[in-house]
Order: sequence, then structure tokens, then C-alpha cells
Amino acid sequence: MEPELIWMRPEVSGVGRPPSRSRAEITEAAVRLADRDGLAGVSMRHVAAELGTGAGSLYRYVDNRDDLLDLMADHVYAEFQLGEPSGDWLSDLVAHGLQAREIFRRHPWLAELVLTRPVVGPNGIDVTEHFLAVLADHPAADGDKMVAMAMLNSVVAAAAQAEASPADMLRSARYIAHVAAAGKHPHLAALDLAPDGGDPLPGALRRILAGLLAK
Amino acid sequence: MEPELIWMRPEVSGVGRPPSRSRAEITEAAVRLADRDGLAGVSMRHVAAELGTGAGSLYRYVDNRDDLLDLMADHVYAEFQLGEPSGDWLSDLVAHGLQAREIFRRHPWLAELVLTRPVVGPNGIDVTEHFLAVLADHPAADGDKMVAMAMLNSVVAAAAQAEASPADMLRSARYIAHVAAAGKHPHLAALDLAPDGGDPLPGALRRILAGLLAK
DNA sequence: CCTCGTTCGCGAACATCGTATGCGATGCAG
DNA sequence: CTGCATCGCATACGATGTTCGCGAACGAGG
Repeated sequence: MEPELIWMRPEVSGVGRPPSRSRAEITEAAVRLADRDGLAGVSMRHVAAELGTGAGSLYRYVDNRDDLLDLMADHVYAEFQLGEPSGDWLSDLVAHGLQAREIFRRHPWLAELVLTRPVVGPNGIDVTEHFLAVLADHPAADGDKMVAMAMLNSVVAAAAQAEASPADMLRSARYIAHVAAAGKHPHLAALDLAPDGGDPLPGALRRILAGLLAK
Repeated sequence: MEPELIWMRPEVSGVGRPPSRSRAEITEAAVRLADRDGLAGVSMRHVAAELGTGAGSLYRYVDNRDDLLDLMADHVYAEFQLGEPSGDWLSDLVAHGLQAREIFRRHPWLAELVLTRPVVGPNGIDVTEHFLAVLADHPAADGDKMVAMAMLNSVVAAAAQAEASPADMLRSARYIAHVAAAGKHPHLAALDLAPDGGDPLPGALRRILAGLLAK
């Protein structure tokens, strides 16, 4: 009956026997495990084993598995290096997106998490604040800025996911080639997606952000 | 050892006892169930029960649960009404996005699915072909068109998800208000997201697409 | 019409999962 | 030193995805 985000609930109760572990410790173990075995490997039992404790004990720190996933996503968001805005908001945001890709590369499980749920822990909030700070002098409406941030995240996450599971991409490409060969989808058959060398992401982010936040 | 999409695998084998059900029948049962109980309610056992059969029997039609989810997503994509391009690509794409929202509203489980995996079944392919047809005369690069399509999907799916689970939105908003009150996030505290009446999505889609596909 | 080969439907089984509960141990406040 | 709230843990429960083996069902070939 407490539908509050986990960060709204106090970690220590103050009275009674003090806990032997912390949320941070559990989160780190879960992240370590996800980095090694993927999101599916993050079961309550495995996390508990990683900490040398029992599965049920985790529920003293976390209401359910979703809480743990929230903690994990926000935890790795601490890896963002949030510098001072340079005055060139476009370059700053593109750099921010590239930084996000590095984090997604270090933690391949993060993309799926970010696409499904919003990251609104302390670190997620700091990232949002930084994003808004970069755009502080931009005339766009606040709503549009938030949309731009969400789309920057989505694009980078989607790119990271494609990068992380090339087998799935090939499967889709094989099927598309198959139906294109049938001849009933001329535009699809005429698709030319060959990258012209180099990293396509920076240019894509530039165009997307410039388009979205055009004056 | 057959890493092909389910639509590449033949449904009927031609020899031996013929199956008593079809992929379509199973997919419809799964969709019906998801509409009623959400994605979590779509378990192999429940789907089987809906069809009056055993859980193991489904594996004659589908390799695993993910295959079934692929089938479901593509199945509801048949609800798209793909008319002839009007010549005004922007209006056509906005209308397409609003149509997508209607589908997401009818099938609240679809948003999560679309955000996680690409929809590349027969109907998904048709939708893509239609999207490209609308943009046939547009000078943008093919890659940019595909990015635009992905982002249109993401935005609508995200909006639909927010619409479908207002409780989660309120939880996040409550937390954000809490940290904003602490005073260390001035830009966040100054956020003004009040909608100025009316449906904000059409305008947002217009701006996004116009920005993305600007000449 | 009968037989053969193959596939089907199904029930049982297996490993694993998230989660609830009860109990003895623990450590701080007074 | 005592009281007591909280802790850690073992156990248990229901449900999940998936595999396997069996007998029944069906179409094709003779």
C-alpha cells in the first residue's frame, strides 16, 4: 500500500538491529551480475548468492525485483560526466548522446531497461537537470525539451541494442531481403542503408536534435 | 539451430497428421488474453487454456514464447489502414502516428513490445513499405527516413504507455516534485509542462517530423 | 482398404523464478 | 541488563517456460 518510488522510502529505520548490507552494495552486485550474464541472469537468488546471503534477505532492502531494476538503471547513470554547458547546446547534447552510448556499451542490459521504464532516481534526475541546463537559454517550450531528451535516449538505446545483438539484426535483414525479393514492396527493395564510412551516430544525433529544437 | 524469424518457417509440413489449430488462431487467442489481462497474463498455459488445449501443444506451432510475442505484435499491425499517399507527406505521417496511438489504446500491451523488439512480420513490413511510399519523393537519405519512422513509433509508444499507466507517472512526478523542493535542481523546479488544452500529440508529431525531415 | 511414415495432442516432469512467512539471533535504547 | 524492533535465513508455495515420451490420428502409396 506504499506506491512510492524506492528512493522515497528511507533506507535505514533507525531502531532495531542494523542491516548488514546496503542498497548500494546489493545494486552493485546486481550490476556486476548483469554485466556478466545479462538481465535474465539477475534473479533474486543469483544476486543473493553473489552477496553470499539468502534470496529472501533481499526483500529487507527492496520491495520486489522491479525496485532492484530501478536501482540498477539509476546506479549506472552515475557514470555520466556532467560538465559545464559550453554555450554550444547542439555539440553538448551530441556529446551527451555519445557518452550515453559508451555507458550502454559497458552495460548492454541497460538499453532494454531504459526503453521500458523511465530512469528517475537521484542520478537520473541529475542527468535531466544537466540536460535542461544545457538548453537553459534555448527558446523551445519545456515540453519540447523533454521530448528531445526522451528521443535522444531512445535513439541511442536503440542503436546500442542493435550493436549489442547483431544476430537479431541479421535475422530481420534476412527476412526483409526475402520479402523484398518477392517484388511487392518496391520502396523496401530500393532501400539503400549502406553507411558511408565512419561513425553514423554523431551526424544522426546532430540532425535529430537540430531538427527537433529548430527555432 | 534454426535462427530464422518465425515467418520464414513454413506453417504446414505437408506430411503426417495435420494440425488442428493454426498460428493465426493461437495468435488471436494470445491477443485476446493480452487485451484482457496484460502481457504478463500471456503465459503458454493460459493461451493453451484459452484454446482448450495443453500447454505443451503450443510448441508444435511456436518455438518459444518470444515467437508468440512476435506474432502478436505483427498481428495487430494489420489494423493499420494504409491509404494512398495524399501528396502532403507531413500530414500523412502525423495521421499515421495518430492511427498508431489508436492501436496502442486498443492494445495497451503493444507499446512495451514495440519498444523492446522491432516489428518485422508481414504486416510490419507493409507498414514500413507504406511509410516509405509516403516519403518516396522526399529528398532525405533512406537512413534518415528509417530513423524518422523509428522515432515516430517511439514517441507514440511512449505517449501511449504514459497514458496507459497514470499511476507510474504520478509516482515519478511525486518524486521529481520532492527533489525539486530540495532546491538543488533549479531547471527541474522551473519546469512548466502544463498542456495548453487540446491534444498535444498532433502538434508534437508535426514538429518532430518536420524537424527530422527538414530539407 | 490397408499399411506405413510422420506428425499431432497431451500429460507429466524439470528446473527456475518471484515472493510470503515464521523463527531464532542480533544489536541498540533505556 | 532488559526489552524489543529489526535482521538474516530457511522453507514453502504457486507459477512459469520448456522438454520429452507416448499413443492416437491422418495422408499417401500400394
